[in-house]
Amino acid sequence: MSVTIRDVAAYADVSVATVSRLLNGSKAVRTETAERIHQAIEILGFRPNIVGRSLKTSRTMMLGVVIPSLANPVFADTVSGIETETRQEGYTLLFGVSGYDADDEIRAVEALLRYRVDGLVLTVVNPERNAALDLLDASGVPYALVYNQPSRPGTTTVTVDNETAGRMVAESFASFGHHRLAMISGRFSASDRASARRDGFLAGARARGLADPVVLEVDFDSHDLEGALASLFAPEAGAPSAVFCSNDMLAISVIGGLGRLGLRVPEDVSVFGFDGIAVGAHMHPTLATVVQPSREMGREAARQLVGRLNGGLPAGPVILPYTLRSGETVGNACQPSPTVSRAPDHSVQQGKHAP
Amino acid sequence: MSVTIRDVAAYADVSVATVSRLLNGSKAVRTETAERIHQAIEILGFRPNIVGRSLKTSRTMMLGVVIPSLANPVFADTVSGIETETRQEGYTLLFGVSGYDADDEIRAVEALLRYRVDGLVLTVVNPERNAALDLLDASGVPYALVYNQPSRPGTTTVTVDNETAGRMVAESFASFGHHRLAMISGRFSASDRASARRDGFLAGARARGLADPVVLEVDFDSHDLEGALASLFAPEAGAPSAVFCSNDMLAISVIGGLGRLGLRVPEDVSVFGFDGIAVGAHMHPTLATVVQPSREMGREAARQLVGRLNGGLPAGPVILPYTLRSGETVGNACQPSPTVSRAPDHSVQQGKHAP
DNA sequence: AGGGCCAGTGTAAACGTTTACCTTGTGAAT
DNA sequence: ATTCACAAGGTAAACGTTTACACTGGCCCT
Repeated sequence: MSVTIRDVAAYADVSVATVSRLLNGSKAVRTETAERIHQAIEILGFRPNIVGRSLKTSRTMMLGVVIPSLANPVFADTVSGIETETRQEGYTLLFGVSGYDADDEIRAVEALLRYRVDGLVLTVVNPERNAALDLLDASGVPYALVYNQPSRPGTTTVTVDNETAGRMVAESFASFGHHRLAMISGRFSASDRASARRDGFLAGARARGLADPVVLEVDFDSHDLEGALASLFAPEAGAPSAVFCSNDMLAISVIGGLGRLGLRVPEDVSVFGFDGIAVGAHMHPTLATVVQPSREMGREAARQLVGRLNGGLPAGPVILPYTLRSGETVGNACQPSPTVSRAPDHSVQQGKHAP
Repeated sequence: MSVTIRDVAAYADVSVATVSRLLNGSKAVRTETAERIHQAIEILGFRPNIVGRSLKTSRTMMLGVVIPSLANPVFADTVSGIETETRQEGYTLLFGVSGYDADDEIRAVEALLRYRVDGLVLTVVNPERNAALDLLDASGVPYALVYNQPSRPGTTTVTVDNETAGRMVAESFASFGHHRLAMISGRFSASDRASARRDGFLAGARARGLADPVVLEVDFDSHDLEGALASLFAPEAGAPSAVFCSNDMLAISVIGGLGRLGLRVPEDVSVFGFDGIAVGAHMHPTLATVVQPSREMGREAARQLVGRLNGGLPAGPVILPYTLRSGETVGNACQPSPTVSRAPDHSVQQGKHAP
């Protein structure tokens, strides 16, 4: 149907091998011949068929990407980072969405493997005891994880120290005088990192001698949280004054829900998010959050993966630094004065690097 | 290297044709034989190679997606819509990013064509006189546009009536008593829809007898707009009291910039956005905006494309309804009273359908 | 003069599928 | 008993590349 390398060869009066060699620069071609071939390509409008090439070379120059959702900008940023990093290496991204679901994860990975992607970068619900990753390990196709907790030996994982970050959030709340903490999180079964953040948060609260925070699990895509919030804030006596949300999108929903419940942020309730999505800094009140370098995490994961594809050895976990960004959603506890309390300077606090 | 259909055939003691036929259900296979083949597949861990299949069938079951950027949630939503719609048809998405740049657009499209995608859905800078689309037309690969203005005859385009929407924004500003309007937009050369919105906005202002709004172009990825804003709001006499931003991300940046300039929204300046991204409704003040059904637009474009791939004829433009969402960023003009002015009910106003 | 080397090119066999075309066996219809 | 139709399966030729191997001249060495 369309014009093939054979047509080009015939038109330029050379063999297909010569055309192929010119195209790939795999062997020298006389400049005069090259000229003729280039003309033929131009005139005939030849477009190399990567499918044919892939079949022969068993390299597709496609990289698989599997993320839980595009609705969360944090993943969009990551994909964007992966894209810019791999594009210049000549790769194109093939896309899978898992919807925070282990079965869909398997389905997506299996599909990408059938397409014979050269490698993939993904975020899974939980890397330990994960069927999709077992599939990948068995296939021998290299991959890199982003955001997940390092738990598989020999697996490249790019992430931040979620647990310590969670602890810092508790510290921050405590330093603002909060005693009754709570955490609202997406399902732990669907997010190992949320679990780690909770562990750190609880440990941090305990270290400060505070009562164990109430922990509330919600669905990742839930937008109306008023029911859950109402129950959490019902017992006026024991209602928390500070809430840690496992990610920024959730925090934004929570702030909205609190507003509809008549609770003001930060006067009545302080809120901390996680991720550092761009809009958090632009909303009012600005969102206090743990900033992950999402785009850079994507880039780094891509870099690691490409490194392995070029024969490099699998690196261990890569822990990138996070940052605490102070915001107007966190205020002092127990001071129902109408004046907005000014937060002590707490910005740009460096996270830990890998040990 | 990996196990092929030939291995399966040998193990099950049948010909490769039979295995292939079973896999594709293209012809009947005795149940007993099918059983044996399935066992062989299971035991050997056979995973069909889509590359081989594609080469033979000249269908890759991949769809190309080209968008300007992932940083804008509106495109992330659209991709998400495309994904859910096409996934169930058995397609997987191959990804290209153009960065609002015509040359990169060509590069992305050319790359996807080499991969022999079965079709593509894209948003281009401007569909008229667009080299990337010329490439596509010449290739004969079907495609659908999203967000772009319908301008190419015979090209499926899914969009909203941007011009009328722009007019409605002007109307809305006028009804709040604003006389001096302005528009801040991404480069018109990089967005035909921004141009359409401006045209409508100007026409609307004129229809209300207002002075022509000042129009300010900025880069799409610009985050610090203070310079531009400072100049726009410098002449205290002629400073606008209402600003229409060509998209929500820009509106959010503008609100932030205004704040740093000491201008309050909506007390000093009213702001209208465009797109209806989710966070707009969650921020404070809530963002007044024109809501496009982004996800649905992606789905619809995908639906149209799949329809054509199944032999359907190219449909004309599909104009989906938009909605005006009122928000706290719009207030009454010229009333520097400290009390927040309550907006008249202006919500959920239906846009026009296709003629 | 003979050999060796190298640049430049051609030939043809893969890569993993699908599918047009054949072959066989079986049962029903004549 | 012959024919016919049909279900089930096999054979082998594509699809568009890459690349191992072979070949030809020309040049440089001795």
